[in-house]
Amino acid sequence: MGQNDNQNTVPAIHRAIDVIEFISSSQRELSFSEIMDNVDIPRQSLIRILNTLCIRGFLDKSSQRGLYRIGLKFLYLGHGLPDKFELRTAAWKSMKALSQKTGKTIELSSLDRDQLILLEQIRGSEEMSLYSRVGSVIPYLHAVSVGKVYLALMEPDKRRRVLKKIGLPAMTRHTITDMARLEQEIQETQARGYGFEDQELREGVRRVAAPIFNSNGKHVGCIGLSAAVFSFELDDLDQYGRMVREAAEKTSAELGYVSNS
Amino acid sequence: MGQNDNQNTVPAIHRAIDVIEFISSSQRELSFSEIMDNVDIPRQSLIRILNTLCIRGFLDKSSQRGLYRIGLKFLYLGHGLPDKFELRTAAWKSMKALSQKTGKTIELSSLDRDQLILLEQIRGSEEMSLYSRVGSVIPYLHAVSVGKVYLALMEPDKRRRVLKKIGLPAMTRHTITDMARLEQEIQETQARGYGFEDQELREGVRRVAAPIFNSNGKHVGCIGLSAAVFSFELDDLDQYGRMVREAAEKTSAELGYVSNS
DNA sequence: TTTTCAAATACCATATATGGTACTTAATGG
DNA sequence: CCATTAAGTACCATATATGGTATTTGAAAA
Repeated sequence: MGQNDNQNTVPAIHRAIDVIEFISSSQRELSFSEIMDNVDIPRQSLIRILNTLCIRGFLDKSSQRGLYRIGLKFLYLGHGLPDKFELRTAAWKSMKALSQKTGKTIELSSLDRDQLILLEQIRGSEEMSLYSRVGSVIPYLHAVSVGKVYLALMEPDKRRRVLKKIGLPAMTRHTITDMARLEQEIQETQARGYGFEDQELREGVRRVAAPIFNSNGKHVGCIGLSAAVFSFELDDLDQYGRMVREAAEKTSAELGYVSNS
Repeated sequence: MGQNDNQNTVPAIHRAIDVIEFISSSQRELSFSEIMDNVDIPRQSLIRILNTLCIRGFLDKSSQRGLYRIGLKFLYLGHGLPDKFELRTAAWKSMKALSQKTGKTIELSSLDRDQLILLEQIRGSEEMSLYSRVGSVIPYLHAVSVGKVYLALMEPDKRRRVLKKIGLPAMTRHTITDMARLEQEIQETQARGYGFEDQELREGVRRVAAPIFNSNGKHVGCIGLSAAVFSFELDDLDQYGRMVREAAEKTSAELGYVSNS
């Protein structure tokens, strides 16, 4: 909190965003003093900030003298994402088809600011708690099928930069934490044309993902399929891999991509 | 734009939100001067605001000297919605079941700041263009099944206030624009226990919706079903109405509601 | 009822963010 | 190539948002 480094910014906006992000991170409603204790803003100013954000719908207050929470405006504003939306439209048909064919959870993800972000999702039959939410982000490229695809298609120096920034932290006991092992995995991903993840992010979940390219040949996203281990045997890997690759290729075609291999 | 009425607010934040909302409303990427021409903010200050918002991920810039668009952060922040999320969790199973039984589009909506907001959606087989996006808001309570349910369960004076604010504008040639007719419709809704809308918001689309109550007996949302006219005949109305009512009742039970009728 | 505490308001001198002007950079087109 | 335009930077006097202190309100407990 507090990147007041740059001169060409507005302190008041930084503070407002600090407040928003703190409330969001807490995942529940917060009292005024809880917020006060966790952001470095004087009482009077904080009151003004909270007021402003409430008036504009960026925060909600449960009652007159109540608790603060993130406003529904954020759901609403989460739309005006023009180019990512194009991707969503293009991918929709293939995702739906894949969902009907497999009954599994199908996801559309993209890379933004070196993090994976979930853009769209068609849920399978797993229980609610297993799902990520649309819009959620994951910085651990090394632990996710989608991330491996991104790593596999990245410029080597960008790959090094990204991997250096987050390292290879273990999310489960299956996470790849050895760089040589990861290099090998990346090569396999390149060879197969799809990425695979075996309980490396979450215990009990397997995932495959394949890349989508736009008309300029740029890698703009991935279509992924995920399922619990008991409904996604290792024997199914090739089959599901082929399927997500097909779905992703169809989406690429939709975007005007022509393979030049 | 520009509710600088209240004293206890931060002007800089108001401006930042003006910028965000303008960019969002345009539904595409905007150049600096396009933004300049449409918000009442001096050049220098606007630059600072855009900078700050970009640094914090609330806006994205396509390149160094590029176009501005809404940042993906909004997708991400659209989650920290604690209590609405509880509703989503509670409704999930019933919605899924309803979706499988009918193949239609199932939606979870709520009322926020006198507008209907779409919280969750399980899509049917209609084409992409027909769908609303999660988070989208509709102020026209009189033209939507969900809105009619809300009107039917509202305190009469709140109902009057809300209806007075927006009036009864016609969205299609089927929209109810006569108050007496609407009163009657509201009574029917109360009697049936579900709301119905026949192409009143969008030509060619029919919808039904039933209310969800929480443990305090408060009306907190609706489960709705929508479909194109050719797959939702008027003869099906009773059947679908019963189905959404069942789904909504199950969800209410999930939330700890006990009917005291 | 009164007490207590959190939350919000009021006031105002001062620190500070603002927004003119002028300048630099980068991309476009002739 | 130079000319033109849009985007961004630098500077600094001044208007203005800020954040102390003191006060008021409201809700819940005693």
